[in-house]
Amino acid sequence: MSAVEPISGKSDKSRLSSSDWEQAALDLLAEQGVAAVAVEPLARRLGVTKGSFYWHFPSRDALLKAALELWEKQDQEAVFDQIDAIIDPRERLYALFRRTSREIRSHVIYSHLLKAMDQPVVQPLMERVSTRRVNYLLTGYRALGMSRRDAMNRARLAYAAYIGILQMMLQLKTMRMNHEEYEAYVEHIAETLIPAAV
Amino acid sequence: MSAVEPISGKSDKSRLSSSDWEQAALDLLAEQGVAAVAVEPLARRLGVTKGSFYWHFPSRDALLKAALELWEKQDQEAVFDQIDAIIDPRERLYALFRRTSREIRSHVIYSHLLKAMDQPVVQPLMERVSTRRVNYLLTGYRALGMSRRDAMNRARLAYAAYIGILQMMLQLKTMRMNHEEYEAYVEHIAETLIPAAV
DNA sequence: TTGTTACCATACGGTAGCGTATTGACAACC
DNA sequence: GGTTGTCAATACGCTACCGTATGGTAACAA
Repeated sequence: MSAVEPISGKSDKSRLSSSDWEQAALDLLAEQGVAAVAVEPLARRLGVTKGSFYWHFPSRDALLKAALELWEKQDQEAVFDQIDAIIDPRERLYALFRRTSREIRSHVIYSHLLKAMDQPVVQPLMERVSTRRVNYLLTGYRALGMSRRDAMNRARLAYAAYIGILQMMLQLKTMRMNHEEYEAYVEHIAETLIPAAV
Repeated sequence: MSAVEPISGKSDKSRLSSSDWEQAALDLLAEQGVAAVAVEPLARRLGVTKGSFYWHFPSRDALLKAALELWEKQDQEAVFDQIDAIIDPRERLYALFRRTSREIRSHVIYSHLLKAMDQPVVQPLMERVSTRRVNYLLTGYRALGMSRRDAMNRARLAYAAYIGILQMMLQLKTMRMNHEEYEAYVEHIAETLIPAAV
């Protein structure tokens, strides 16, 4: 398996739309990172040549940008929109921690993007998404009655832990654990990072 | 400044040793990541051509490997060897947390290597270094009287936080803070991740 | 002084991308 | 049924790297 070629998955309709390219770009991004989102390999995977690509997009960067905007939207919906429903802040933080263990794909992409922050297309997006998330945590901690300063520091710490856990789980295979071990780990994290109820 | 060229720093002796190449490789690695450690750019920076390089090393990978081994040694000495002196485990953990804020270069390199775990030269090294460090934390927490399981989870969490903080500080410039703010942050982290004395 | 060794330059061939230009094919529409 | 618009193939030139082959030169030794 040459890691990129056919993937003769779903719809092999004979003509492609820009949306097809964006989807394929996200797939490849999730699988192999930003560098792998290249025109010619993508075309090969989709069974066409790059002559097709440059009809839909003016450049590789344009595709990347479009794909990333798609991801940002999907990610927002998948994770945060649902949790906003939970009112109790302690419950909401806890749900946030647990949900992060699922919805893998979106986090895998986030992790890959973290490695490509040198690229101008990626950097502003990641700044945006990350500060949004930290602020989300911040308001959560504030709602628990923490001081402005403590809440900020705890939010930073929790988000740093999120990033680190991503890397450890996805990159360091020495660190991987089985399901129940992981459940206990998440539990430990919640206990450590969410202040106890009064 | 073309980001790579001269750097006509220190010793511009007219002949180079393999050690000079390794040093230059580490410099470039710290500045621009693993991908930047390429033969021709390095040669340009050193004011020679790659004809020279391939006399000292058989391949680019061989250079990278040598440079990384050098880093591993330096890193070990710079951070851990000194902290081993501290006996009280609580003090030692605290010192570890604080010291990580300094010794920047070594951590910058670690952060860049984290992004290159797909490369066969990098991966085993990072597995080795990372598990070594987590185990170091583990014994620290055990010495504080935590259960095997709790200590393991706390060590994982602390190391995840380390990784995440690295990324946030080095990549997300929105997250950067001034010195006193950072000091307070580290203090908060220590309070949160090191169990209080009985 | 004459080799030898250690280091370096030059020139070459190869790969993997990006992006452009031109032409082709098929479908939709009038 | 011809025209137009949409998607695609081919061929090209360009850049930046890797690695090889071969010859040159300065320093040091015999």
